[in-house]
Amino acid sequence: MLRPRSKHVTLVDVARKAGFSPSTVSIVLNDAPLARHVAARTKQHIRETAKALGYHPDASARSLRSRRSSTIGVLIFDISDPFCTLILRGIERSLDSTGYLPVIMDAHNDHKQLEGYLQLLMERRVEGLIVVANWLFEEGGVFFEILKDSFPTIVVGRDLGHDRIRSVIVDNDAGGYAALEHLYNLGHRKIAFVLGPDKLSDSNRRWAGMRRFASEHNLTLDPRRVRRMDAALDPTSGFEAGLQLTNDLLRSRLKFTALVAFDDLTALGAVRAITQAGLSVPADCSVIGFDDSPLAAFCTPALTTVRQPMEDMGAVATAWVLKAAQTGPGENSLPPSHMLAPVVMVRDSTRPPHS
Amino acid sequence: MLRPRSKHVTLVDVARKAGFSPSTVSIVLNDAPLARHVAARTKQHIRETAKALGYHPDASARSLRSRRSSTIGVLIFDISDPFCTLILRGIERSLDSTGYLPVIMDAHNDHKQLEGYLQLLMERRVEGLIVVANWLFEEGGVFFEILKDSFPTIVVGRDLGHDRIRSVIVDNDAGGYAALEHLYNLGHRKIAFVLGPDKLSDSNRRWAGMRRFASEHNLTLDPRRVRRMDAALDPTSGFEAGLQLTNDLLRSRLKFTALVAFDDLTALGAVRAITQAGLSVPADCSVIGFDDSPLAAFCTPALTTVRQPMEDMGAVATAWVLKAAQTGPGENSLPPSHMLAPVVMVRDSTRPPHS
DNA sequence: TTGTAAGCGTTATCAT
DNA sequence: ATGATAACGCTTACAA
Repeated sequence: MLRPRSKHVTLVDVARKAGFSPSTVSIVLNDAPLARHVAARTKQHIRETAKALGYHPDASARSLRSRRSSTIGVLIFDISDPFCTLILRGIERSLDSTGYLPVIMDAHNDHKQLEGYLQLLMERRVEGLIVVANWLFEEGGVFFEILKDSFPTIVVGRDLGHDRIRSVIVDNDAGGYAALEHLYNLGHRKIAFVLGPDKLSDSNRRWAGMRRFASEHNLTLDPRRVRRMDAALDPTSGFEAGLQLTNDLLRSRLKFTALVAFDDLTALGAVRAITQAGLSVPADCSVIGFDDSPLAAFCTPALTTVRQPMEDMGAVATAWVLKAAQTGPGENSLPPSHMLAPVVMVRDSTRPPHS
Repeated sequence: MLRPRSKHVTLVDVARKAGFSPSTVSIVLNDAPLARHVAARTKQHIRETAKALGYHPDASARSLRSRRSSTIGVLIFDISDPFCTLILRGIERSLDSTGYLPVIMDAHNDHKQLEGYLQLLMERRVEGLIVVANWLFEEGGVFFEILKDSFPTIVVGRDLGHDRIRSVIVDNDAGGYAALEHLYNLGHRKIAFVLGPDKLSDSNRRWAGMRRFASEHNLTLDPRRVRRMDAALDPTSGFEAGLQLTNDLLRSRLKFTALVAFDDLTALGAVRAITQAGLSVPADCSVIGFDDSPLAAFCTPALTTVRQPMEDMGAVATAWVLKAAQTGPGENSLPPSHMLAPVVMVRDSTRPPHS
């Protein structure tokens, strides 16, 4: 019943076997500053016996005594969402060489349990917090509690439109601009839009970027060709919405030669609708998505999309948190959101309209 | 520089404030057996002051003293692989109510660093280990070391074809059988195959299942319509392989009305090849995949595929590890692999051949 | 019904 | 160049 930790070799065991004191062993095994004054032979010997005995330091004990957990909490909103997952990979990669370990907590898109997860992270004494949010994440008040302790926290992936929370996001405005520019340059003029939910600032910024492009190029964006999806809590609702709203657009009998979707899943819904209507992508209608999720490259036709540099976003967030964790709480000078540039990935779902 | 843990409220703080001893506080806050003999008022009072002070127990200290980390190590081979990710979700869900926390370690498809990650997990004193392997995972010798300590370990996702390692997998043979059966029942007789790498026992078992079906139904499997992909280390190589090998098949001018792919990514490669050849799926050629990865449902045409119950697999693995962790090391009676039944998800990429 | 004290495996501050 | 010793925050016999 009692699964004794005593199965494990401890530092004291090593010390006894090697014939030195625990302190010396600790110092040697950690390459602590004081290790410079330890005889080379001793070091050698200690290292060998440690390995021979199969010694592995106990993380809890170490963390307890040293008052540093060497961990960064990562609160992720849906581990089965490739968007979150790619950011996560960026985080892991940047953490890899630092000696810090990510402690990953998956909220399963459940906003209610948020506080609970946050608590678990705090109990683990993580030294910083990265929140990886997808578009389903609605802002909660919980983070303010943390912020008031000036705990190093950063949100990555979602534009919360909140100036007290540091975040790393893609430049949504530029992305919207670029998407429309791509279609415009191909020669499209009658363009339909399936936008994200009303309150979603990501969606609004993208739309703003598109309107900016339009007004700069005297392109009229006919409101009758614009659809907006409802706020949703289901991860796959984007597909359904894309499908339905595109059907709606199609039924309206208003001609369009291209469609801009809120994101890739929405775009795939649109492709489905167009195809089911007996039309073809891109021959009859071009479609462009947003994100460059892994889906985009592998479907046929491969989806043209505006890429969010998710790994980079993860890396930037990590760099900031690490710095903040090491600098101390004083230094939290609340800079504005960090925005990374999107890139249009031109693939097979867009082409010039046939005359 | 020294980010003192002393920011945190400790149990002693609570005890002082409440006017009780640390032990009483501990007992109350943990609802330990002895708490039954503590005056209700006292409990109430202690709980309140704890909350008022914002007390959160230190996980390290607790784990150190109690000799139980209440964590299960999860070694995952590629966090950006939806296959791994869905299994992971199953694990998380089953762990959720148990008080155990998963400690997730991503190996990034890098077999060399495996040992290092394993060590980190051990240093954290995880009480059990779940290895989530995708098909890129090649068996290493490392696990035997762990096994000889009879540490509760289980592999989920990949059939390692090794009888000393417990594993939870889909019934690949049954899956292969079902895939072919589906096509056969639709009326297909000239069927092409893009199999997985030679050494991969997952692939071999599926193929065995297909041959079993064929021989039971007097269906000849023409070897000229069979292609086999090379072993690969790149996560997306399945797509490329599917694309190339299907092109090859197409060039051979041997007629086939349906194609069985090793997995979904391979299938999508096949769809791409067929489409690029000016043919259409499923009108000219049906395609069936394996896995039911998230891609399958959202591409157009939606992919018919043999579903692996990945969440269930995660759940089964978790249940076993938990039991083993609590039972103690004696009980590891090396049962055979646990196999879950696959399900054919019929969607739009398969239909009867046109006469 | 509650308090005392020991110790989990480390690291850090002194001594020597 | 190395060793004693005291914490870190918590749980748990055992005492009272």
